[in-house]
Amino acid sequence: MDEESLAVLCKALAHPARVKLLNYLADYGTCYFGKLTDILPLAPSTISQHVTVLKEAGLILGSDDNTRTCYCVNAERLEELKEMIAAL
Amino acid sequence: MDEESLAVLCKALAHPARVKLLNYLADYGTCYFGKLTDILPLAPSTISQHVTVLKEAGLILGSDDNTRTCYCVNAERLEELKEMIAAL
DNA sequence: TTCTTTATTCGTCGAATTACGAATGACGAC
DNA sequence: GTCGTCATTCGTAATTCGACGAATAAAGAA
Repeated sequence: MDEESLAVLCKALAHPARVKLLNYLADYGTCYFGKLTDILPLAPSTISQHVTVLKEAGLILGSDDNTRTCYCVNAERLEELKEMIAAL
Repeated sequence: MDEESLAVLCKALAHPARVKLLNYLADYGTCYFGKLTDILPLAPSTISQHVTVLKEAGLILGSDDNTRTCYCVNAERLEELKEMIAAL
């Protein structure tokens, strides 16, 4: 068990806004950044920061679909988290 | 799904030292604070802080066994975490 | 009593987090 | 071309985190 990598993943989910973002993406599959700004009462720049945290942890993936950015859950990475937590 | 409570639990595990502490307690059942200071290269006061974070999140329980303090995992709370993560 | 051990709390410091608005860049619409 | 939209980055302020040593409290040993 690697404490460091579990800590990194947990840290990414250590804020309710990021839990909500991941949860939303898990439910709806994919969506544009603009949609994410609708589901949280935060400034776009703040949401962008939270999205970056999730991206850097590998929990979500972003693809530049022309002018808009399309985000989705990284299922494999999420599975890693689930397995590590289940193994506690 | 309550984003706030999952975020609180994840925040408690958002540091490798705390993951290690929880992991150790999960493996060994119970132990005194002094033993915890052996498994981490940190000052006792720092470890006490991390233990307090885990305690406040409800993930571990501490009972004052005479002069020494005995810690153990709060299995129900840990189960809550596992279920919330599995539901993502 | 005095000393030692055990665990915690306090004070402090630098680093990181979280929030925002402003500025920026990139693409379409007009 | 100019304007508006979309997403991000930058700069900044307030707060929190993480680490340590010092001080503290409580119990037992010398």
